[in-house]
Amino acid sequence: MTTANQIPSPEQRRQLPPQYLPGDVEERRYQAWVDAGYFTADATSDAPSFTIMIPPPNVTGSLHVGHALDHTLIDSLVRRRRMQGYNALWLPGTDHAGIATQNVVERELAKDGLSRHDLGREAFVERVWEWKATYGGRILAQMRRLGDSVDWSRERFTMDAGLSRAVQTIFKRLYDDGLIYRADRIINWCPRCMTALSDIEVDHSDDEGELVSIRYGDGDSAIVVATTRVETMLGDTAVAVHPDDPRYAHLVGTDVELPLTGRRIPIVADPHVDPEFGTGAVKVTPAHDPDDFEIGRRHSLPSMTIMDERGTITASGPFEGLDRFEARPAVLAALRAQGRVVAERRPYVHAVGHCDRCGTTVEPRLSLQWFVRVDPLAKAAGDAVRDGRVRIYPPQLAGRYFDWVDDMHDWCISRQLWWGHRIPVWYSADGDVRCVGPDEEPPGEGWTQDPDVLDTWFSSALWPFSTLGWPDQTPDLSTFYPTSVLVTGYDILFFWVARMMLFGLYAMADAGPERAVPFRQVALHGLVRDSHGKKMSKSRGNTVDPLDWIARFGADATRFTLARGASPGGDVALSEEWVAGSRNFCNKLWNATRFALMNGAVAGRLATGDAAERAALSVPDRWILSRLAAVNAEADALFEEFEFAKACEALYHFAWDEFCDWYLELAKPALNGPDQQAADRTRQVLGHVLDQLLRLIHPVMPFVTEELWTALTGGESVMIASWPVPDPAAADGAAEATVESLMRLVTQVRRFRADQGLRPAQKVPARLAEIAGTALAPHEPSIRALLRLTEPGDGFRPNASVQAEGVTVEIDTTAGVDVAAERRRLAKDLAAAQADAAVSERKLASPSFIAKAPAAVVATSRERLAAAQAEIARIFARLAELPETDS
RNA sequence: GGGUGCAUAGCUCAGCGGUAGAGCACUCGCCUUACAAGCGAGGGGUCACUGGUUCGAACCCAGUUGCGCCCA
Repeated sequence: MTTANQIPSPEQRRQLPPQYLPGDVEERRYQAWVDAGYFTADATSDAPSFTIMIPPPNVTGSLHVGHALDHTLIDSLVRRRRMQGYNALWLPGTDHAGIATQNVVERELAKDGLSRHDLGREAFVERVWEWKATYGGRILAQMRRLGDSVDWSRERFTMDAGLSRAVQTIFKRLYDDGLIYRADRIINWCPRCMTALSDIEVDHSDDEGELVSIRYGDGDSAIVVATTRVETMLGDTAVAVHPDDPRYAHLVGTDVELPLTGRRIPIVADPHVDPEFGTGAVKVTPAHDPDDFEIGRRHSLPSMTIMDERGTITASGPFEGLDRFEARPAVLAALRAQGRVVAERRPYVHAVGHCDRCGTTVEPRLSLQWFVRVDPLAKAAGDAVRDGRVRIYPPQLAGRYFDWVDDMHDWCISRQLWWGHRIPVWYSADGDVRCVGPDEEPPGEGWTQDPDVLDTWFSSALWPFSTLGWPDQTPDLSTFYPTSVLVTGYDILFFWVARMMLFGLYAMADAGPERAVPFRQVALHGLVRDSHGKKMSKSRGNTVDPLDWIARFGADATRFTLARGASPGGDVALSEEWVAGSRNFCNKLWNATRFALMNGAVAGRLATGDAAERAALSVPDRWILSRLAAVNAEADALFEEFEFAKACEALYHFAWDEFCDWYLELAKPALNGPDQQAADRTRQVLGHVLDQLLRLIHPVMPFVTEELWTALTGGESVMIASWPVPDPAAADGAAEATVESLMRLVTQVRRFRADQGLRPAQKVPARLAEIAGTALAPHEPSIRALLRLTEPGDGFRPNASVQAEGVTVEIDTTAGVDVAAERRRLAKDLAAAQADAAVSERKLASPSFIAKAPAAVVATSRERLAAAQAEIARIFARLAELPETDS
């Protein structure tokens, strides 16, 4: 059995099969990298560190295509930095995902007819840990298949002892600083999950409902209110109107009977009432609406809770025990029976909040919860981006960040769950409250701990430093914090990115403003979509399973497809056809390397710094080295800006269109030519360029490049090879111009051949007239090889010719010439040249263009006109030479 | 309702003041000794609409229409 690090013999290296089969290499290579310790960062290293924290996936999760995108981008960044010599750390781990995980385990219990209450809190939590031990590693195993170069020795989980200690530490600090408080507030309540939610865990959608106008009171004192939630009238404690509204001025200060209840409620004047909405009078239900709660506070109104935590009506009377959605029509019917319904609009579209975990309609609910006072923290989080200590890519998304951070509401952090970090606050029987720090003993007899747990995002917000050992001053913390880049989707900018900023700046403040930030750069990517730009969803049936693609096309092809579509902040469209294209690209690299090995390419032998040796190289060799340097620099700049799509495009184009399509073809005559020294030099260039190219592609496509690079170079691993540095001395404009000219000539003759129906393999005698004076003269053998043109023999009788690049290629097609095809070809060229000339003529005919346009632009137009006119004259001459056609 | 972004080839996108580009798809011809997961050639776009600025607009400005996203 071969291991990845065993250096293959030259014989083995020459025996690559003709197709790349990813299944044969991926598992083996990954394990070899892990065994070699390449992924493990070193806290004692002197090298500059480069740190990325994984956005911790839910421990219940499996690798979906969104993870695959995120991980591909991160892994590309980390692998490149590692090759550049950084002490690179990509730290993996998972998130305990309070509600999601509790739901999963509760569903499992439900199969046995049990609820978590049957087990009790302690046993239930134990059960969740068991579940985690059995299934929680699934997504981590899947990350291996994608090739994630994460440091497994540093894997973390938000419920680990160390991370839990970090949670307790920061809670205590915030509490002692007065930044955490407990209060009765209207919060978003999910009656299915039976817990409070923060504002951003609520998704708003425009739903169809009803708007009902109800008359409260009778006669002169009657007042009509409109509502979409009829059932909440049972909890009304006032009616509010605008203070300047003349329609109701006489009623302010009076009271009115609330239908169905017999209670009398006051009519109050409040400036927040919109006189334009409905009748201008609104019912006030302080316990069930956030705006009403504020009105209630301003007017010292009582709050009447009329529903329990399941959304069941508790107000005494005929509706008691009804679900809120059953109560709505029941209350409406009762009002209608009393003749109190003045108007009904149905459907009435209005914004309704839904739990982002389960979709249940959220119920605003008055309850006692814990909050983070965000004002001072949010100010600091905004400033860190404003003053450039943290940079957001793309910069446009910083605006969205500011909008949120600068107008952030206090964060409700308590959750009525059992799975999570329990709030470290204890209450005594006589009402004393004590917050317990991480190294303190909980108070004993007579004290009870708060039953709630913290929002999962509370612990996720600590992830950049809790994973490194904080609150202890560990070597990891001093080496790897602040982290370098955070890569994640723009959809969790508020959930996670902003909260890491809040807590990072607060917890790490002692490090000073520069070093307190949780990350220096935030690279945001978009969502994955299908080939028509539609969101992927199970109901649409257009989802992609990355593991399926990895199995069928390979991890590299999957990764390349994702990276190739990723621009900063942009969504990524995917289709099976595109991943097949990426798979083909892997195969292209594979076969280019096979060719190189079969032709004795040698890597690492080219003396790139030696001017004399460089001068001895052929023009194609100098051209490809010049292009390599340019593409290397381009890819570097693009990677630095997180322009993955453009970096991939540049490398793909270089590898396929320049290296494979042209350089390899131009190298063939040299490799097989009589000049052994020239052939050896080309073998060195071929090996060198391929060596560098495989390094450049490795971050995005780690497996195939590893397989090929080790075969080509005999080196240990491309993972630990140095990242290529563009060679400025390689730039060679003359070589580039000559090869470009050669390409144009060859393309023109190929076009002629195609038009004439000459098969690609058919050798044709030809003479390259007038080549002597051109830069292409030394390359006649290459041109002949590329075009399969043989030397003119004794019976050479040219019957056609192609003119391009100052060369006339006279061809003996022997079989005769399809004159009509030739006329069509020339006519097309003529039309193009005439159109070109017309544009330039029109411009140059305008006196204002001559007067006002920059001289260089005018000169360019003149040159183009002259060139077009020469081309037109040439084509007319050629047409005149052609024999007449019958048709 | 408040923001904000986008409309370019059949599809997904790049280009962002000086004569329209890529990948995939499509058409034609080829098993040319690295690769048919390939090679060669080719077709295809009044750059959403209407005005304006400019010598010149896909690109800048205003408006219109149609999509999308975020927030409430």
